[in-house]
Amino acid sequence: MWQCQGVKATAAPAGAVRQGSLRELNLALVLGRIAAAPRPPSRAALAAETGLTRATVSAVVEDLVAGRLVTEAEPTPRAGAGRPARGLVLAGDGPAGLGLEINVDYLAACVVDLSGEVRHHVVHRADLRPVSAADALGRLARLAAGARAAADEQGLTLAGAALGVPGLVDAAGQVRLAPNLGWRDVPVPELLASHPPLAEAVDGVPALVVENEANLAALAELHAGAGPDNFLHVSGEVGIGAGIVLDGALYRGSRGWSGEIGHIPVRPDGPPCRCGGRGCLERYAGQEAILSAAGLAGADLPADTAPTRLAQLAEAGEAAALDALHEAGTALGVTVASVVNLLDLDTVVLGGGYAPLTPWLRPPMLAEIDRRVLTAAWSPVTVRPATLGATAAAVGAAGSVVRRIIARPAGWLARVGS
Amino acid sequence: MWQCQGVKATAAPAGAVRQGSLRELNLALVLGRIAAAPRPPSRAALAAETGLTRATVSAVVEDLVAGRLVTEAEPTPRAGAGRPARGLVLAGDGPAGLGLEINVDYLAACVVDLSGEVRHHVVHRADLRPVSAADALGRLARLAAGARAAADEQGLTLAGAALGVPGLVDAAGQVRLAPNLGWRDVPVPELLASHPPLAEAVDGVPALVVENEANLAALAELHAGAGPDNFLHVSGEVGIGAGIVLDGALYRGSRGWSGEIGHIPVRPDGPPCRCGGRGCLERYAGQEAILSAAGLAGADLPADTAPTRLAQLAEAGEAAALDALHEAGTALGVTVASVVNLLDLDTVVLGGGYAPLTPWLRPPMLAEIDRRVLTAAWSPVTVRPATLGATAAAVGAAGSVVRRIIARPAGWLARVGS
DNA sequence: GCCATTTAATTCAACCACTGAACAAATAGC
DNA sequence: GCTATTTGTTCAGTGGTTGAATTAAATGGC
Repeated sequence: MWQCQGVKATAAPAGAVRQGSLRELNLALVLGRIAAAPRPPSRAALAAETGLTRATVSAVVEDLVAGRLVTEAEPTPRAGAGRPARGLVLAGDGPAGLGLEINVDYLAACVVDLSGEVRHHVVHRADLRPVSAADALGRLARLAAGARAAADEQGLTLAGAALGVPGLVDAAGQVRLAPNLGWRDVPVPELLASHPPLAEAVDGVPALVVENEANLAALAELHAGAGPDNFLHVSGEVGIGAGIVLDGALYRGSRGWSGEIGHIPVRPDGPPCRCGGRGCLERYAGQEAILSAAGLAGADLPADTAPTRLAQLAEAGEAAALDALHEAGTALGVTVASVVNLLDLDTVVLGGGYAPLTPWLRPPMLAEIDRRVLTAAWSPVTVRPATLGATAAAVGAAGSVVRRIIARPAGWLARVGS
Repeated sequence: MWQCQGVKATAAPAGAVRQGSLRELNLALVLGRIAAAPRPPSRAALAAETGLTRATVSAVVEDLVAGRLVTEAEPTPRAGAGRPARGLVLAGDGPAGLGLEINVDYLAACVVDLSGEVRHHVVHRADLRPVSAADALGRLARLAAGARAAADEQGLTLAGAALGVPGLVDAAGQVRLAPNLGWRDVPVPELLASHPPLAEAVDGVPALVVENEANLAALAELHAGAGPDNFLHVSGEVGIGAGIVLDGALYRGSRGWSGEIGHIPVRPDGPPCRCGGRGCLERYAGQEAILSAAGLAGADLPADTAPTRLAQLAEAGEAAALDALHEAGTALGVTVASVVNLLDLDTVVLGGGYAPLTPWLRPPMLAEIDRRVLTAAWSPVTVRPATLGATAAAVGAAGSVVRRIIARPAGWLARVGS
């Protein structure tokens, strides 16, 4: 059965620490170091780094290799004397994550292996607003089946799946509200139950995790770059969403509904928003708002090409486009300044449709931030574009699956039976 | 030497997990359960609750008793048959925390024992704005010495100290900016070094932790009530600060400068603020703003009595006061709505000077929140007054010391030498 | 008043995982 | 070929948990 649960991987043992936990923790520790190392580390290097003895590291690595999480690289020739080290790398043929995404104008599926490499990636463009939720999910299931076949072909075992949707998801995986898709109370796990590309829930973790796409995009950014531990990832799609990464972990809020930055009031008495509030950020920096300010209101561009079109116009020095972007950047800056004052972040990442517009959005944003952030004098805030492309959420979704394995390898090892 | 470091107690083992870590983790687990239990639990109950065997729990408890962290309560007579359980309680004569606070118009010191009981509390009222930082800290040191004597007298051992200040504190414990005190770059640890009421840093944790007082007040609220895991604690003092508790832990930000809610813009083009921005919350809901709107601008009330005076006027139906509070509540509501949209919180606690004004601030706040928070329809946001009094920060400071011991008892046990 | 019943806590052999030291393996330099 | 050097494994030793048996201390039925 498909169920849902949060993405955040809690590495810390919550309950009793039995003897086996010791090995579980050290498996996670060693595997985490292997994953984080810039080049394949040797057992000896891992021992020195972690403080464990070489004997223990050897035993732990043996388990990891037996469970197909780690493989030995070719002996790297050493500089100087001594037996050559055998480098350890994440297995390219072990478990993999299936990442799915539903958005207003596309579906995406991808497979990411343990090392974070994208091994399969399909995007299916289609306007999903007129399509029923069941129909959309049916198409998604076909994409998922294709991804599963691709994974099989490459010797990968899918260990789980995560799905990103542009809306609010509750603890059961139900989409409570996805305004831009026109969804309300859509029981996604139930609707997908007839096309299950994966086995049942394993070990407390459901086979499918449904999550807000902004959160997953932020996760993708966290995993991709050797970036900072605390940042805000702002995705400009049709709506505006944000993923919040605090202390190196995605912050989801009590119910997973964090990051609804699009409805933060910029001007409390501003124009009414369809959310019921007034002067929300979306009214100033949402895609519709920017396009109509740039005089492209009726152009009826496909949503995915609108940002590139705007960038072209701005590049050409088109005054209306430049003004529109300046306005949007200012509104974003006011909002982001609030967030930075509140959370003491050092970095803001512009993702989704904002990424290609960064050169024009950044200056007005920084101006507002510098003026309004109390601590900006001591440490400047960086505003930079996302490193991943438009379907970052799908990659983040797949990444969340493999990251959970890296954070808690014992679960996987128990599953393969070792 | 007095040094500084963050307050957040990370219970999770970051590095290698050796054999001793096993015991360390179970010490923390068992002690944590004893601390959280509503009534003294027996060893058997702890075993059932934690999943450890009774043998292990007995061994762990023996260590805790030997280290004077836990004592046995009188055997509670059981209902029904069976040997009566021996209840375990946190020791009332073990380690304790020293909490200090410097604010605009008072100094405070308190001692809190392991169970969170306040065993000593002194408040010294004095306007500290005209006083030099060195002088103020000298007076504080005298209060601290008194607190230490009181602790000794009650058989308590001070295990550490924390100091709350109304400003930005850097990683070294230096106060970078405390606008309402008129402090800038004050090296607090250095200035207090000549009056050390405590031994040196133990075990990586400095003898004195300097922290923003809004953060400490939020911690006090977290420890006091069986409250929610995610909340915002807004302190209305001369400035407006906020402490953010996420997933049951204080969130401090990359540099400990989170919660600067007072300078979140309410109206981006509003009146200029001394921070350099415009239309900051402090201009609408800060103490000065409320007082002048209520027609009490020149009244020159002592800062601590201003809220009670306002409450009296509001109680009496004074129109100017009611209007002023309505305005302030609306501005607070707009800001808090932003925060809730961003962080998905379920509770907002009004502390400091706001606490007695809650009856008048809450209705306009809730009106704005309901209108602007996207998810308010599914789960209402609670706004309630803080349970602690005006000097919550001092209690929170002391509490942070004992909480760290509860989170990592092994450190204390090593210190007392078992 | 005595004994069966019930629950609490301790004792003890077994076991698991880590430690530390000794040892085997594999290379560079002389 | 020999030594120095570093990697990785083997193995006895140890700390800490487990699980079962045992002791402890109460209640309730007869």
